[in-house]
Amino acid sequence: MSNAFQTIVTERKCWRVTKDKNEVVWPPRLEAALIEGLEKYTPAESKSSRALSRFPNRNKFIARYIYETTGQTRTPKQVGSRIQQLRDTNAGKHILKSLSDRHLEMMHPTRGHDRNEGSSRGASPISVANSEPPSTPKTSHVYINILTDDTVWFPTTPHSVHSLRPEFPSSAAISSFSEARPLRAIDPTVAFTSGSSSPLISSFRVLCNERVVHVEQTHMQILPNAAPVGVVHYTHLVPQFWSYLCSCTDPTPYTIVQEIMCQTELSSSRISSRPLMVVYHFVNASPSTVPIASSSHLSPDDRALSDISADFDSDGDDFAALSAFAHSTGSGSPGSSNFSFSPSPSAADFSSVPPSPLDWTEPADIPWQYFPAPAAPKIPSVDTSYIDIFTSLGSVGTSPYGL
DNA sequence: TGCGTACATTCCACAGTG
DNA sequence: CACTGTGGAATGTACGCA
Repeated sequence: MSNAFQTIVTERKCWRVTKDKNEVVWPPRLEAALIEGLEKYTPAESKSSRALSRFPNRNKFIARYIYETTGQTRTPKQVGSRIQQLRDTNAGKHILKSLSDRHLEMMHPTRGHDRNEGSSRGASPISVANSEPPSTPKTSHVYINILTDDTVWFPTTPHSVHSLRPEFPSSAAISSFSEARPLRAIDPTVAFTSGSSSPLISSFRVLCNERVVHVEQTHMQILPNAAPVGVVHYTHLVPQFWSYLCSCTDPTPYTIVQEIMCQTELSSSRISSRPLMVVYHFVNASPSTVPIASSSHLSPDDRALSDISADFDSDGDDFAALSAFAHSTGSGSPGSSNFSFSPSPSAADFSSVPPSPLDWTEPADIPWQYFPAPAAPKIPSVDTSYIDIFTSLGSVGTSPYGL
């Protein structure tokens, strides 16, 4: 999903609920379906010049699309009303402008754009709306080993379960590993270093079986006095959703997608740099699924992963490349002493009143337990029982952590 | 009580059709 | 040309908050 969608959702100040059913009218899931519908909608050809500014049957199409993808019924009139609201936001304007441009393109296919109509999300009008040329995020994958059965985990265990994932394509930059532990015992703080102190925005999507179930955005904080490692930007992984993940008996179907970009670009709605994308996967490393005999015992120095590159040019700033590694803070990592979890104050900026619709719309088969972001950690012990995943955004080959 | 926000409803202009 | 269906702008309403 696009940054525009995330912006739309995170900028919402409240969530209305229907009177009869007491459910949120436009939860992120439906919002996502609406925007997807907008993406997929292709206007019928028309000879009318007026039709260039109108989208025949669009709302109807979207209403049907929402029903087909979510099972929820929204009338075309509701869709139109919601789109009217979206037009009042910058992100919504970009979405609708891109749709309008595409419409124009169809009627006058002389502009020479190379459109891959309907081929993939990456080619969607949304993803190219703010970027010229389209900036495909460089994607890194981080695999987090977790134990789904608490009883087999002891906080003091020195063992690491090393599960490199060789199967994914080399272009998708990273494998990762961590000591396996219950999710609740993991500090979800992620940190990145760069040579610039430009404010960064971190946009999160949580996917479950390829469906977006949660989105949120955080302002990345800067760790003071981080020299000589550069400027350390850090944030909490999905602060509004982490507690829920921790309460899941099996979080492995969930994937967290983090996109990082400069705040200045986001606010100007013009993305000139290549955003950085990190995908966090949860891997069940319970003894039943990963034999303990296959575990590796690694020294901290062994844990550096191969570099991955992700251009992050920002007006000449020295965001250049990304290298990443994961480490156990019990092993004397560079940031461990300063990096015990401290909830990002920005999380509160995005809490909605009434609370997030995710409170309301979780599938009934998953017991939803919502905790406000600052109350998230249920970390038994800081020194040995959590993982920090440091990802360096430093210059190429100059990672402060010696990668 | 006034204001801001999200959402619903109303009204109007237009395209398509018979 | 009347009718119908539609999108979109304008307006109304409910709600929370200061």
